[in-house]
Amino acid sequence: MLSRKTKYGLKALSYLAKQDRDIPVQISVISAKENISQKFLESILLSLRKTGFLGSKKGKGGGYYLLKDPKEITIAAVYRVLEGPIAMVPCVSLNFYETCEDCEDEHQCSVHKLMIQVRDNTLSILENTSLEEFVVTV
Amino acid sequence: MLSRKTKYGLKALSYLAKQDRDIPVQISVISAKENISQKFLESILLSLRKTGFLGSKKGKGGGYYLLKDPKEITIAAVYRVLEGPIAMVPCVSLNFYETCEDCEDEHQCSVHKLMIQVRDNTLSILENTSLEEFVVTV
DNA sequence: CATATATCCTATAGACATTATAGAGTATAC
DNA sequence: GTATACTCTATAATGTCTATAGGATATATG
Repeated sequence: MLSRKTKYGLKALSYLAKQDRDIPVQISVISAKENISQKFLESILLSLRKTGFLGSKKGKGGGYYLLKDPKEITIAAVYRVLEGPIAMVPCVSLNFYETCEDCEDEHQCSVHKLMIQVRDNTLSILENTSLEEFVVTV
Repeated sequence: MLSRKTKYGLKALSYLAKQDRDIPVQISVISAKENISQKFLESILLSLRKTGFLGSKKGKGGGYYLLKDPKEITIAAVYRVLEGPIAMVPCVSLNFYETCEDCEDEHQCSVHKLMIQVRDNTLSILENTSLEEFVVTV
């Protein structure tokens, strides 16, 4: 399940991608347009800034703006920052790998094997969808 | 992320699929072989019994056994019982659908659209993998 | 310089789900 | 009738997610 944090983060990035990158957008505006608690969104945008997706400007006329071209931002990258591992089990994660306590040999594990398949499929979607493609509405 | 409950449940079913269906296997045996807390496994097997995957027998020589042919059991069905929705957002779930509070029109939502893709891909794996295929080790 | 604006940052409350255990009850084999 | 093994409900322990509070800091403007 996708956390609200990730969902809100994606929606905010999506909103920013539709705006002129030269004009900062205030948290309150995104919060109102996307129906997201302002304080919660504040912390989400902050972490997107710290991880290099967003720039910010303080004071009047301030706000947030995309640092990169939406073409250059993959949903996978955003997902990993806000949600964490894309894999469903840590023993199959590329970026957040951990061994399982219960498995003696993970290569003998059926769950492991299946979850590699799921990971690869999900990854192929998230890695190959840029923010630009993401924002295109039906 | 896959919960331990689901992971343990899949491993237990996998273990049972390798055994003779006529001979019940005790919780303690599966628990020991798969390194799972016995009491926790107890509750997992109980719910797999109540949902029609397993049969059980009490008393000496008792235990759990598969009710169906491993060919007839899909991982998707097990997943839905133990984990819940396969979809990453409720608004995209086939079996556990819920509307989002923050979306006015979910068909205009980028997250919705993307998560349908992810769901369909994951689904195609989980629906098309039977317990029989699942147990085959490398 | 003073003021309003808007982000920055840390801490924490509140709610909820997950994981695990306890312990008494029930059916069965021998 | 005794040991065995599942049944069932309750609950403890832990952790995570969501959200808010409140003061600090930087900037635009006149």
